[in-house]
Amino acid sequence: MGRPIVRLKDVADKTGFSVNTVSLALRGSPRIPEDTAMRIRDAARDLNYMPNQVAKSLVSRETKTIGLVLTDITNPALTQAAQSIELALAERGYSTLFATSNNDLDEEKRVIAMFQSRQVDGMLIYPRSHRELDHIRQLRRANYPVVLLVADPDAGVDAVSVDERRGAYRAVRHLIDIGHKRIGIIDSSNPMGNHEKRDGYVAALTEAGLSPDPMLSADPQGHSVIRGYWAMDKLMRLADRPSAVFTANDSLAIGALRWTQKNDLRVPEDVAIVGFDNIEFAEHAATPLTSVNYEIRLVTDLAVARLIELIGTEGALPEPSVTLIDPELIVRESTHRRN
Amino acid sequence: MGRPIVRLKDVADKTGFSVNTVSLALRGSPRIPEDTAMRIRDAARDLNYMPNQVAKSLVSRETKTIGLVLTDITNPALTQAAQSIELALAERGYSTLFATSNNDLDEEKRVIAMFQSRQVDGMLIYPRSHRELDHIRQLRRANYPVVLLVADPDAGVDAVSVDERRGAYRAVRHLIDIGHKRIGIIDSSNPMGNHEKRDGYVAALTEAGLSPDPMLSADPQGHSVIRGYWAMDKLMRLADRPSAVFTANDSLAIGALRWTQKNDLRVPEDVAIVGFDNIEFAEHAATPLTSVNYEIRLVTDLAVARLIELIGTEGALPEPSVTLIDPELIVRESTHRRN
DNA sequence: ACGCATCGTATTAACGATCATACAATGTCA
DNA sequence: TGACATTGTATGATCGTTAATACGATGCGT
Repeated sequence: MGRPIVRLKDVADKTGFSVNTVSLALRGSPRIPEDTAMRIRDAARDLNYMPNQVAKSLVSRETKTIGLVLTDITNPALTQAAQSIELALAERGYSTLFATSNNDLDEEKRVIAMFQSRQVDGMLIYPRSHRELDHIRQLRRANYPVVLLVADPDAGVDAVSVDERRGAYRAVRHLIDIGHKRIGIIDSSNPMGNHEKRDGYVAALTEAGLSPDPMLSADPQGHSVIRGYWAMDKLMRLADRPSAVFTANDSLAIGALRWTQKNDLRVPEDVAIVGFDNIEFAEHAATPLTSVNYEIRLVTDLAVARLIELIGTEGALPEPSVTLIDPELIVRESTHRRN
Repeated sequence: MGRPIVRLKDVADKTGFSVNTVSLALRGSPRIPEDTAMRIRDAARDLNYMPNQVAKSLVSRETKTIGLVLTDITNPALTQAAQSIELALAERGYSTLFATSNNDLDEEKRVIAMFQSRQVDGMLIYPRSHRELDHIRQLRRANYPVVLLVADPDAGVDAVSVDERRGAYRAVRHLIDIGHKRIGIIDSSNPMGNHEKRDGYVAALTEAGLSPDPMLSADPQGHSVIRGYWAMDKLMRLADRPSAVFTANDSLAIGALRWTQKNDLRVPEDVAIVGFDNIEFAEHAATPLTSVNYEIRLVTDLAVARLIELIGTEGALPEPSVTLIDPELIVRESTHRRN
């Protein structure tokens, strides 16, 4: 609240030079002779001068800040992403403003507008929904650099993402390959939302001539361990219960695993479990979890690189490009061959 | 990069009023009659006008932005903190700039300077070291609002923190109470650093007439599961190994637990384990973990409240206040009474 | 019908920096 | 010695907004 600030003017007054000379000197202009520059630098250091980025941004019309919109940072996969995004941006001289949408579309819109108002040079967004992207497409149409971190190949917006559909396909295909026929899925089933994983699940089943059973689908309504526990409970109480379960992320899988422990079922003998994201806890779970793995650094580095590229383009933005990273399946003890 | 922006001037040109009238109208000044205001608002909406916060900040001398400095956001306890801090700040109209120091002091200094340069209204900091705080004290002396999130009671800077010393004391005291005498500790032993937990451990042992054995101390050099695993390995390979282990956080504890599984030891029969922070995975670990629990929301809410208070004070800042939140121990299966 | 509020809007000067340009004081060359 | 560069520094405009002040046009009371 209006704390005193050392400005160029103060350095100018102290040295007797003009504001402009001081500015040039501190930025190392060759037009300023070395001894003048030195006197100015000394004075600046004495006064503890720090350039005011706000003023700088006003004239340069760039803030060297990007906005990161997350749905929920406590999701371990997003935490990792946030960490490596911040790092990649910092390396390139950008700061990160972050905000969470809490999976609420209006909140997401509010946050985006707020970032615009703050003149961020670009945004990285985990949208709540992979489908309702009008507000983001509109941004892009206004020539605003945006890169999504979950992709719909024809979103009409730049995106870099792990190929969730393919990851889910690989996971379920693996379960089929080792002999499972009744395979459950724990994934949120937001109809407006994000059905890549579900699509991959259905594709693998269909390809194998199995038909997806709606009873084998549980919506955890969240991504935490406890949600996974209760979703597993729902599936396993069925008369004709699944012999394997695919979960949309590792926290859910750990919840499912926990359910088997409490109910004295063996994994993978009684039920196999596959997770997604391969977080550290997956490898070190009570039964090490088979999980869909991908290099999150790769995703974020590509996304940041693309964003910086967009920020650097003069005039109209190039056609949006969507990059999908192909994940791999890490097979651990929580699944293995049957019969 | 210099993308076209709608300014007050554009709205002014479109409506025929002056920039100032438009500014007043959009801010709902009573000096502007309703129908003028309406025409201006309509034009602003048509043009999709958004106030430029950068320009606003320059004149108001506040950015409504705070800087959050974390050591490492992948530490689950810090992730939670980041989430609830962002929320609390957003509720009060502040945005969050975040950066990680990666546990490097120079990096921490750089980040703080950068935030100052960006004119953040205040900072919330998890310092790398609870002792080397000169650069932060200096900030405060310059009347800059800062609140630390780990506390040394006489840090000379405002702070709100869980009482780590007391938490560790409670944990170790519990182990002693249930009959343990050889109690190991897995905690980083940075001599310049943060020995609150170690102090609590030593205090509990000493109080019980036990003397801390340096051999029973392992430095995990990090906070991840795998670090806990190897630290546990070191402790358990001792001829005279511990019957219980206190770990500085739950990830380490889960790593330790994992070690016992791989080596066919039972928890708590062969070795008891206590964690810290009570993250969700602790409750749902292979053996549910006893852990030191505290309301992270309480810590962050108090810290944010204090920071806002400091930002709001005119003139010199009040005396620094340090608030320690008293944690509780949640006892689960990973520890129980011996003999 | 005059003086004086009141009302609605405009003008000007900040905020702290950068950029383009101006302008002295030198130095260089024919 | 006069014309012309070169060098070092200063001046003024600008970025988009707000705040303080100015000012013309009404309305009102007497």
